[in-house]
Amino acid sequence: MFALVDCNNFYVSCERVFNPNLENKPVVVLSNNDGCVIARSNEAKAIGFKMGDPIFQRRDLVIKHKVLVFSSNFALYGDMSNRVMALLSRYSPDFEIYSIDEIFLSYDGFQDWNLLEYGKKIRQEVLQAVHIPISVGFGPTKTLAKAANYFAKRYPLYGGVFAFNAMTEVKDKLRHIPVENVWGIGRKWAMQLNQIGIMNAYDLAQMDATMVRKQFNVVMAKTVLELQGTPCLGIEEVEPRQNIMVSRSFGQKITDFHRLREAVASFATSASVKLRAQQSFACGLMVFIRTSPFSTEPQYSNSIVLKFVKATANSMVILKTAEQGLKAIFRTGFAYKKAGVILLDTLLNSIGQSDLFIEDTKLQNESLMTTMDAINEKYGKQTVYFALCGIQKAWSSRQDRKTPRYTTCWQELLVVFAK
DNA sequence: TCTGGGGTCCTAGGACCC
DNA sequence: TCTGGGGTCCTAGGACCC
Repeated sequence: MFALVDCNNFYVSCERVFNPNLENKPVVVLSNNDGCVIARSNEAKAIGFKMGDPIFQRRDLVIKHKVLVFSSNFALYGDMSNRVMALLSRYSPDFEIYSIDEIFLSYDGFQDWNLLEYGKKIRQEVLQAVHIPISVGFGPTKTLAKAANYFAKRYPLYGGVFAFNAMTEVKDKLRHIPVENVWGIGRKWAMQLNQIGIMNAYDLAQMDATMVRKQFNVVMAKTVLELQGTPCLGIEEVEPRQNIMVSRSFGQKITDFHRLREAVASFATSASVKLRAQQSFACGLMVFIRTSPFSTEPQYSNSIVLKFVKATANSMVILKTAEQGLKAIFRTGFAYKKAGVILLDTLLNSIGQSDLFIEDTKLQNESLMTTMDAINEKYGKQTVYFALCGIQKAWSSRQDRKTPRYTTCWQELLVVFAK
């Protein structure tokens, strides 16, 4: 058996932990640059807010229903996620943290347990310790655990926990899950499936996996088998990232090369910090820049891939290479809205192969990098940085409605006044 | 005026080998 | 008029996830 535990409306729930006034009210959290809706309370869902709605298009709804709108506060959400995961991972030796708000737990041989009681206990403990509401779904495969969670989350009568104990119970229930809500079936596949009469999870489960393999692909074939109760996916180890991307939309458009360079340098620096945090080296990087695709102004978008002479985790090499890439693709006369840096093909530092004829730069500046990382870790992200990153940050994203970093910053602790 | 930021995997097709 | 059969590796693009 697998359990899928997932946090309800996670970002909204995090905001509610520190501001109980938000309970029972419509609340939404926005993407970076205060652009789109990326989390909604149940009340906001009921009013009609959709995932990914540009908020400026829903201003009428916001005013009419007094919706509470927040910028995203990833320092807070990340820390709250760590707390939830630390608790949940104690419930099984075999777990997989699948996303910021989801974890799979494996329960070999637990079919005969009273899973509902067990799930409720998990729920109660997380609620009490971290104040985050969760939903728990049990099933004999990961895909069915996901499907069980679909019911746990949507129907209050289940009390946040739903279990597929035996395959006999599964069939009937699957009819109630539209095929596009099956884990692994997105919009494009759903449209194609609908056209051949496959409307819900039950229909999909009736298909022949070999046929699906031929007609679609191996991923969907696995989904079909999993819905039929044959496990194809197991608990997976968390691997280091193969690619590390840092990109942002800008608060205002940038036309000036030097400002764009500051943005790209900042992204390259952040990516380097992440790279070292997972103890890897990158073989190359990609830089991209683009104007706003929604603008009527002249459009331009371009990217370039550059390989390092030798795999590196040295910020200075990465910064210089990113700058070189930017110079190659930058064109004057455009109003840039977004840029990004992707570190490519990372290797664990134990692996990288030496080159007889090239000086080993892999560890060059290692102590400088380690020291910078340590200072920024201890005193805050921008305590020391490269001058190339600039000090004005003309490119900064908009974040007009951000709550304090309650749990990760001493200056932003919640203050409680006693009467 | 204002439209996110991260990731992964699979497949088809081209270049190349003998 | 007629032009093989078998492989590998790499990359871009498209699908998916949160």
